[in-house]
Amino acid sequence: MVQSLQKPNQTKRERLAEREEAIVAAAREAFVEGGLRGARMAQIAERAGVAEGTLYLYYKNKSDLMRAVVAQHWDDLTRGAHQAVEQANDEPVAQLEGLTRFHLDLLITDWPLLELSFALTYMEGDDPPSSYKRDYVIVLDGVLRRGKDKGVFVADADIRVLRDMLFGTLEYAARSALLLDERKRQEHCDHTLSALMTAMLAVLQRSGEPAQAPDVVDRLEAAIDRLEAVASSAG
Amino acid sequence: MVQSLQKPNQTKRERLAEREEAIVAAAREAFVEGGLRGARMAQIAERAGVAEGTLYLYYKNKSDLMRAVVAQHWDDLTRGAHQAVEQANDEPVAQLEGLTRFHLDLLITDWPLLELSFALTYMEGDDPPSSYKRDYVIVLDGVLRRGKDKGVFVADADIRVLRDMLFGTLEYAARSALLLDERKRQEHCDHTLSALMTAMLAVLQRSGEPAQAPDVVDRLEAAIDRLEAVASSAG
DNA sequence: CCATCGAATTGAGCAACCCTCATAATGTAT
DNA sequence: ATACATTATGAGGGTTGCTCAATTCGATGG
Repeated sequence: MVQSLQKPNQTKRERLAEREEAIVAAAREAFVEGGLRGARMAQIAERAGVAEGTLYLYYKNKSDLMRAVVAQHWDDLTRGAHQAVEQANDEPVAQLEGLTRFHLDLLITDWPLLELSFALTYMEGDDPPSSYKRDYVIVLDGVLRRGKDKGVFVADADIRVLRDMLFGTLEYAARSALLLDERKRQEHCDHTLSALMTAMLAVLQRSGEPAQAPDVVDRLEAAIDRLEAVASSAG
Repeated sequence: MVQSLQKPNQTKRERLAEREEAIVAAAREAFVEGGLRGARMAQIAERAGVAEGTLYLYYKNKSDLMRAVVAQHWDDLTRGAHQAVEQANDEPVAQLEGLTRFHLDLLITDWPLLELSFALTYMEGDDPPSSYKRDYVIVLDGVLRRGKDKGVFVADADIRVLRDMLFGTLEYAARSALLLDERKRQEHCDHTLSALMTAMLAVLQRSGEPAQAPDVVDRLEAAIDRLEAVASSAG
């Protein structure tokens, strides 16, 4: 017996979307509780109020269903990341710090879900900058590009390297943090953020030379260029 | 029928050790080919020349067997890491660079096996600085500690943070590198190593000062913002 | 050399689980 | 009301990790 009669004033498309959302929600719960292996398709079906076979009309297998859960979550997060960047108005260093802080907080609060994403990477061989995560990562690219355009960051800094540094460091840092008790965790996060900013700025602001005095002159000149541009457009 | 008759001149203990090694070797092959999920216990048993039930006399389940494979590999690597450090005689910065280069090379050449280690972390919830990896990670701790003792590194640098930075960055960098073709890969590794050294030294050699002191550029930019506001309101 | 006994090994079978597919229910158009 | 296409069902197939009663091995002592 097919379960639910169609509610009134509901198009066919809406009903299917609603059912799909129920499936994804049930899957999210189950995967968070038990991981890719621990979750049971039968349980997901039951929680979604659907027969087991129905799951396979929407997703071709278990991994694919988990991919959907993870993709949806990255979409939500991407919006948050954009917001964190926009909050720091047009100041690249502040934007970078905002994004970094946002990402670390995220890793810690949403760890169980993000762990699923990492599991997909290692179990199913999904590329990590793949589909779901890609839009999220692009937020960083934008911050760095704008920083370069403004002359605050050196032009020859390798974006890919910075990306690995930021996301790699923070993923490990989050795992370390989660092993600590509540009190020490905050301290560890603060240390991580401050060290990571120091580290990234060292690369972003004088990548050419080895440990020397910060190249104030170049940055000053860049600022002057902008000043002159404003002045001439005002004249 | 129990398979192999005991070879001459072989004690019971030796025979068991040999059999265990055969099992681990077979398991390593199978896991590298198919991952935790793709590998089949039946296939491992066959390759090891042993009945399926015998596997469970040595390891209590599939995950446990994979743990043994991974642990053995980390042991080998730890020796290599020590060697890489000792090669740079007593110069902390050079030691750090040696270890960093060694680890990145390792990640790239041994990726399939190390991927198994990461999979265990995400599928079985093993702590990443757990058992097998711990001895390896300690090599870095030694380098940093000696650097501090010699006064080359500032004393208040947080070792945990540096650890996350080094291993996190390199893991992500290795994955990025593996997506590139042979030619670009070398370039990417060079960039990564140089950037990471710059970054870590920035933290290790002057962590005392506030991360980014309000300097001339910041004040200039603040002035520019005010100017821009004036200019736009005048236009 | 034989008998004995604990340790080691075997592999058929069990239980769990993902996924398929023949069948049924439902919504829609004529 | 009838016919058709779409969507849903859930019992069953096939695979796999793991168990355990039965069997074999090998050291020891008489």
